[in-house]
Formats: sequence, C-alpha cells, structure tokens
Amino acid sequence: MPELPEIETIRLRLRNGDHESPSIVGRKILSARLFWNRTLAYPTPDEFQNQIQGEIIQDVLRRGKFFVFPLSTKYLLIHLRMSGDLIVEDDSYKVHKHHRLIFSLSDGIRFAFNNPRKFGRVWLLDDPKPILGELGPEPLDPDFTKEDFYGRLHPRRRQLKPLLMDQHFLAGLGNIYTDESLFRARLHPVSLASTLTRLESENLFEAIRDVLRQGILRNGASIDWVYRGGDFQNYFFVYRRTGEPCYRCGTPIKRIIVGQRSTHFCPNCQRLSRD
DNA sequence: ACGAGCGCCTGTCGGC
DNA sequence: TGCCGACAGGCGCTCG
Repeated sequence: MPELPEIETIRLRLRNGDHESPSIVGRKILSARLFWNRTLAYPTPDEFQNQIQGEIIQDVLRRGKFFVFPLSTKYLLIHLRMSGDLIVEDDSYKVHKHHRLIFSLSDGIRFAFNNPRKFGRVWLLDDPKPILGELGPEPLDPDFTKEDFYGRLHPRRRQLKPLLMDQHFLAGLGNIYTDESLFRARLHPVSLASTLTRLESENLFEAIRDVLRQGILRNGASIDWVYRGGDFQNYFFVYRRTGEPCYRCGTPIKRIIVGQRSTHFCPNCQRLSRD
C-alpha cells in the first residue's frame, strides 16, 4: 500500500495512537519474533533478536517511503514495498497469517509488520545514513523549492514518469501519485524532463505537492484487498480510470505501460512534447 | 545515462 | 466449480 501519503498516515497513527490502538512511542521492545527470514535486510536474525531487546522506541519518523524508528541506541528502518501494514494490537491475539515480524512491547501490546507479498524489508542499524542518504529530496520539505526542482529536473534526458518514481530523484512518489501529479500538471508521462519549460516544471512541482497533501488529508488511498481506511481513491482523476471520461474534457482515459508500470493519462489534456 | 526485462511473493478478478 | 492469465501502491539486478 505504500506511497508517501499512506506511509505518513500509518506513521501518525503509530506515533500518536488512535481510538483503537495506543502510541508505541516510549515503549520498550521486550522481544522480536521473525516469521520470514528474508524480511531482515540487516543484520542476521540472531544479531537482530539480541540487539533489539530492551530498546525503547523514541519516535516514529518518515523519510520517503521508509519508516524510521529511532531507538535508545540504534535505528530501526522499515519499508513496506508493495503490500503490508504496521499494526498495534493486543499480544494475545492469534497471529495473522501475513505477520512477518512481531515486536512484543510492554503492557501486553505488540507491534506487527504485516506483509502479504513478502517484499518488505527491515533494517536495524547504528547509522541510517547509508540507506536514507541515497534518497532524493522530500517533496513536502519547506526548504525544497521550485527552483531546486527545476535544477534537478532540467538536466535529465529521461521520461517524466520513471524519473518521478525514481527515489534517488525525489523521495515518496509511486505509481498512483505520479500519474495523478502528471494529470494535474497536464504533462504526458513519457515527455522528456529536459524539454519542460520553467513554467511547466513549476506546475509539476505544485501538482506533486498538492496531490501528496490531499492524499495525506484523506488518510491515503485504499484499494484492492489491502484496505487501510483512507479514501483518496475516491478522488483519483486518472489512476485505474481506463476508458472512463476525463473529468476535464471527457476524453476516455488511456492506459499504457511506461517503465514496466501501468500508466494512466488523458490523451487530450496531456500532450506529448518530446523535443 | 537510460530503458527493457526479470525476479521476488501472495492474492484478487474476469473469462472460459 | 476449477483453471489460467492478467494484474497489483516497489525496487534491485542484469544487460544492451
């Protein structure tokens, strides 16, 4: 389920708690149970079990699509990849079949990494920089400006869609929010980045920020069997609307494959400008 | 530098 | 009912 707005929604629930589950901040990790070894990117299962015990969760942060948990002496990083959720529940519950890693916390509560497709990864590190330092800027960072964006975009001879989804270029966009951003900016997904005018680049920058902010306000999107509780899926303009009329001009929304991914756009509103 | 192809996984959905 | 292919919010790896 994971793009920036969904990760942010889960982050806020973990940090602040809600009517169903308490915050995990300030709680001690008593033990960890691993159900799928390859969930751990680093270190080994034995080292992980030993090092995590007794650590206290200091905060719940986010960088791009990564969850960042500063602990007493280390950093826990979690990436959901294509599916999954982070769940706080009573430790006496029957273990769900897709739970891959469970942290038992104080007061009979547990913190579970649910990951049906097993693509998600967990790191326990002294220093998160080697992983997080590779990421591009945070799109919603107030210090990230439209001039910065143009400066990064303009030198690139690359199609817009795969460039925007490249986490080294910009951190947080995935398939949904990229398609929605390009529609709002009226840009064709395979236009080359280097061909954008300064104005087009600024429009794209603002579109990305608007879409991400709206996604967060709606608590993310919930589609398929991975239901999250957000409702941004009801406000998509193009994503998974193949054949349905464009809300702006009525032209049927088109679906093509770009960079191995489904791509949805309005062939009338989003014209190609290759060179 | 860039794009295409593929692997990694489990599940849903539609067609026959 | 079952089987089969297409598809799914990600990313890292090869290979041209």
